[in-house]
Amino acid sequence: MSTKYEEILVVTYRLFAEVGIEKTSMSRIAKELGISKPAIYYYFPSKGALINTLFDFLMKEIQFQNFFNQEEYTPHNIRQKLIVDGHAMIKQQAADPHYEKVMSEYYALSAKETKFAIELKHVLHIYLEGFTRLLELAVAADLIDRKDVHLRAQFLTLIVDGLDKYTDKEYNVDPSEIWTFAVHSALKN
Amino acid sequence: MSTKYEEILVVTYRLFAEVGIEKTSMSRIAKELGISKPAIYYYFPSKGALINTLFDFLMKEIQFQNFFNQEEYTPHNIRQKLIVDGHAMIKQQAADPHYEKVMSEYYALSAKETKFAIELKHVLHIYLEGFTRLLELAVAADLIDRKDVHLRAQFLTLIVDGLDKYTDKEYNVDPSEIWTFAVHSALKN
DNA sequence: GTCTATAAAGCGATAGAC
DNA sequence: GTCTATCGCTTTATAGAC
Repeated sequence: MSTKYEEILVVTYRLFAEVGIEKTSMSRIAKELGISKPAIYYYFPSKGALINTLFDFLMKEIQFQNFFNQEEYTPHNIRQKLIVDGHAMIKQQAADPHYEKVMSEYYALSAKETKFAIELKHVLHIYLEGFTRLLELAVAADLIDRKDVHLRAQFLTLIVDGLDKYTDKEYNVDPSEIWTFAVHSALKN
Repeated sequence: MSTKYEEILVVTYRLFAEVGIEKTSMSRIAKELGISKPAIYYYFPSKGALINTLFDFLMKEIQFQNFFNQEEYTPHNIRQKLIVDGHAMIKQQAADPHYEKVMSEYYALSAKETKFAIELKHVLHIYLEGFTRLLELAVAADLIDRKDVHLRAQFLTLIVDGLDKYTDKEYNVDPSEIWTFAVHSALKN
């Protein structure tokens, strides 16, 4: 059973994907829920609060640590674990039909609202650091050179960042295959 | 000397990047140009027309053929030419300070306006076909297997698509280096 | 071609009753 | 907690004068 607070967030999330953040009006959210506009204001002080709450939720969802747990990585298993964890990430994001569009909305919003830009950049930076640390295990295993770590961490970050765009489309290539190829490329000397 | 028609488009393009498409009002455009709102309606029948005109312009700008000219490619020069053409593309897109943000705006808009979604997908599809044809030259040169062409064309398309995100930020890695690495990866057996 | 003035609609948000 | 009613503002777009 879900609370009204949660119901509002769920409907708003869907509308942000379908209609866009700016064009999603409080009236529209109320209408879809079968309640009145002031009822939403009882739970959220403003539309901005609704936008911020969903953004914070999303940022937690996409954190590096949710998909790649550094503690489980060893110089021995790094290749296979990178591949498997990436596949799990792709699968999870594909399971949410609104994910890509809502992210795209927030990305556009970040052009005008510094707060979002800073946070999105931060999340990307953590991916960069995370992949850097994982790739250093590959250095220890003599798979790659230390000097190549930085560039290849950037490379993997870019791929991860771009993969969701290819997730819900019928490009007759599984994004998982691209990820697998990218991991092999990143670990090739 | 530029016409008023062009002046309107230039200012609107900048505002789309700085303020966002939806939050850019006709009044704001008029104000920045030092003219009145109805004056804009003399040149463009609606705000939608303004949005469409700039979109069409942008789609022509980012076409595959503008950056990768298939006729100049041979099995011999493919590696070097892919790298050089990619660098030129990165340089050109970085030269336009509004490019990334406006593209991001249209990408968000494509979530609700099918017209844009279809066109963006089409442009991506042409990249896919283009890289496929170029990589077939690499097959002829025995650089890679035919069976790998499709996946690697997808791979290069994803990279190209994602690179502009890294263009205007201080990630202390040149996106050109990522592209170079990607090309070498795509041409490795 | 460009203006002032304004119509018509929708927005976020609030007051106050229940 | 949820409602009806409404305020104040901004939006796209147009009418009509110059």
